[in-house]
Amino acid sequence: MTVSRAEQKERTRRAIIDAALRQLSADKSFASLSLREVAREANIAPTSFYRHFKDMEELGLTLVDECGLALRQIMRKARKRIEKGGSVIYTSVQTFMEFIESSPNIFRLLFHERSGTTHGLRTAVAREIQYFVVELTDYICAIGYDKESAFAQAEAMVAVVFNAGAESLDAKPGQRKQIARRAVTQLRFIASGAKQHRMIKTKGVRT
Amino acid sequence: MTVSRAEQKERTRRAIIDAALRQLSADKSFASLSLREVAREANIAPTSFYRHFKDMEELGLTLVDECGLALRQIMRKARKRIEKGGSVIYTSVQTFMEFIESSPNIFRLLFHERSGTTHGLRTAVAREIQYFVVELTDYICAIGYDKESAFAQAEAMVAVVFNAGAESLDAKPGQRKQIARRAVTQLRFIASGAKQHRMIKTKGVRT
DNA sequence: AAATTGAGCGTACACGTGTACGCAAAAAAA
DNA sequence: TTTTTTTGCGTACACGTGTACGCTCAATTT
Repeated sequence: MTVSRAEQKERTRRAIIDAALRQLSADKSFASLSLREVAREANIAPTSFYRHFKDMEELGLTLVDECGLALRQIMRKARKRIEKGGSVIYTSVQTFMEFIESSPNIFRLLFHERSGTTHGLRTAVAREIQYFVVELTDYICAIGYDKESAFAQAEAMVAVVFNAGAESLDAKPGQRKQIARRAVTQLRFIASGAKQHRMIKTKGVRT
Repeated sequence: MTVSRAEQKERTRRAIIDAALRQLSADKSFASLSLREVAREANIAPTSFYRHFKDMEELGLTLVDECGLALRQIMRKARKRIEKGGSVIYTSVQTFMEFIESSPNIFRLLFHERSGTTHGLRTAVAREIQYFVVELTDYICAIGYDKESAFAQAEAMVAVVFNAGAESLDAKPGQRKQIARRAVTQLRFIASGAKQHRMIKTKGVRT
């Protein structure tokens, strides 16, 4: 029953990360998390924390990375669902909302630290969201939009979806369906608005 | 040089509020503000704080009220500008962006506490934003949309504008114009998308 | 087998926090 | 004038915080 050093170290590191994630909630943001609290939850001495992270910010960056990864995986899942047939917009919103319902704290972390108090975290979150936007931009470009309006479209869509997600967090479960439906409507607005603008630009009506 | 009690009390109250607002910045959210810090800045003893507010949350609610008020005043200003001629969308975005540039901390407070850690503040902010959305909804209804799609439209627009505002906060001054322009584009997408949906519903093409 | 490395712990410290309590002094009420 | 009310202050306390420092002890290297 001997474990290698590297393995043990990785375990503890994970314990810290998981402890932090476990403590996040509607009433406890990452910013209001203390090193000692995290260490306690992870069953290590406060000072042992330093063996793994320089300070809380470094842990925060790690968390944002993980959460961003989770988000990207979700979108991959959405894409697979779409390939199997189904409205792009509806399926995407649906998948996203499921994600938020199943792990609200991950979304909370990203959403809250986006306007957070430490510059490092803020830009890290911004980067994660940019991945999102860029991916969507590429997709829209592939459908035949110029880059600029594709980006505008993608950004607006992400803003709307995130907004719906945030609403969903504090909403009673009964309202969630309605929020999702509204988000779909809003995305359709954006999509057909953009389409119309493209039509105007190319000075022809095309399907 | 005698001041009435009520007057003096009001002065101190304002001193506290202003002190709190003064301390808000990119690196200091309301949540990371301590009672003692605020009291220090307001030149009163920590314990005197309690003569005016039950606790920090009550101060927070007051701040949110004030900031919401400021926001609504801005929109009134925008409406006046519009009456004097000018694109609704462009003028609104422009006014909003000016507001953010001139008092970023007020916007930051609303934006950050929207996803904040205390339920009271969160709902207070949500209410302020709802005012915004509802006003816009009414306006859109008056142009001839049904309530539901008007609301969806308004909400999406506010989401997009707030998103642009948030971007603007961390952007270099040179990028701000571009962000504003993009926001205008995005709002136009939403507007013409919604219009098109209405046209489909009424089964006729109308201007 | 001996030496080195490194994760983890316990102690200790200085510091900032919220707030309970009682007192001063001046305005307001009697 | 006397009494009451109320703003504000100072002291005091218990508590949670980040982190410096030195130790142990087992995995790893020599």
